[in-house]
Amino acid sequence: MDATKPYHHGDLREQLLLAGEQALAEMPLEQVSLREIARRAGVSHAAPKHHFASMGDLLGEIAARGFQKFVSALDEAAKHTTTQSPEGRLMAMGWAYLRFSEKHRAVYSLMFGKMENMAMTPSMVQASLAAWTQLENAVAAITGRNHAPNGALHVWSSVHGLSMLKAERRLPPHLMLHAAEENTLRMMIAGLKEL
Amino acid sequence: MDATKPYHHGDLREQLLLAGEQALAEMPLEQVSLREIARRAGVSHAAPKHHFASMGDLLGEIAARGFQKFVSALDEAAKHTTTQSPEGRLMAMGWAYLRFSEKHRAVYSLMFGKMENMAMTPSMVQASLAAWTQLENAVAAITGRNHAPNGALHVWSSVHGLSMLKAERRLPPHLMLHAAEENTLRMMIAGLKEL
DNA sequence: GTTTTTATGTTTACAACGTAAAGATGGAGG
DNA sequence: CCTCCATCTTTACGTTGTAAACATAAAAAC
Repeated sequence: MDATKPYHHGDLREQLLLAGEQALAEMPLEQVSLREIARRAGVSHAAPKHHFASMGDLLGEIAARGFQKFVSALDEAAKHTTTQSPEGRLMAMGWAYLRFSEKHRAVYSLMFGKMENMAMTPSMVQASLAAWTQLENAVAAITGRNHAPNGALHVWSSVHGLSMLKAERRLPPHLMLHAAEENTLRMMIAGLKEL
Repeated sequence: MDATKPYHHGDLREQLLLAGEQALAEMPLEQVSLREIARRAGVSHAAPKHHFASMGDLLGEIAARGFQKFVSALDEAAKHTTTQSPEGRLMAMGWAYLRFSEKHRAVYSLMFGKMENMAMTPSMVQASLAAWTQLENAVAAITGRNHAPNGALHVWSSVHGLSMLKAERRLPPHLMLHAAEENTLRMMIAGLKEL
């Protein structure tokens, strides 16, 4: 029997996280409120207090879970690609990165700090660090070194910047998006040779 | 005599913009409210309604002015650099970009969509397009073509991503920041040769 | 098996927010 | 002088996050 099993509701903590993720999938981040999440979970607006100290804590946990899915998605992409060159793997991860940021727009925004009052929970720190390590390893496989923090930063900056510009619709009109994305990923990998 | 001169206050519209910019310089974006700006301007919280239809309109105008200062800052940097090679000019602009995003953190966040309810005013569209054109020209000077939209996207993605990661403190610990920034800018420019 | 404690909910309350509408004010134009 | 209307203030409403007081039921103690 689970020692962490709650008393009344059954398992409200998990339900709140699911309701929050569902809300983030259905409405823009700015509309997602603590009360809205509680409403979706079918509890009073003050109920979450017993499971999350603040709204930032709840969102922080959702962001942490987002990072875990993020790492999984990139892992999957790296495994399932046909080209087995390190560059090909990074390219596949780059595309997976763009897909993830588009598919989970609101959660991605959360993960990268659009909501300032989001708590930097330990699970969040750990999950985001795992993502970083994953990326650094993929880069290190290209450069042939053990560590490649600067290369990883270069890669992350490029793909994150592209994701954000796209998500926030800050791209100029008349841009052939798919081709431009492909080019950006290619140039990003080419730049690694200058490391 | 100025036809747009207001009646009572003297020039409240401009004062509200200044108060807003001041607030954004002194407190995190999330704390800046319409009422806070009105307070700083010394008027009631409903006074802005006669000059800006909504808070998004006010912030949109501040963001537009931010883009203008942004373009000026990059222009200045490009002019005052000693190295007159196109690559050197872009490098100088890259550093100016990073400096601007750090110095005007909150306004920069506004410019790039951290506040969803910010209106996309005509002046905002025009100002951001000017910034894009400026960047594309700097890139075109390197590649030798007339237009370089894909190269400009590559550059913008890289520097914007780096700025955001830094601003949102999503960089891994133990990273030598200045050197890492230098490397990212260098790799970004190197990638342009692959265009 | 009864009582007490504690975890988990609800209700109520408060200060802040953006927005809207109604009332006050004072310069501009007839 | 008088009217009009742009501008500002006051008041009001519904929303938010948070906190405190209260209710309830499961667990723990005896």
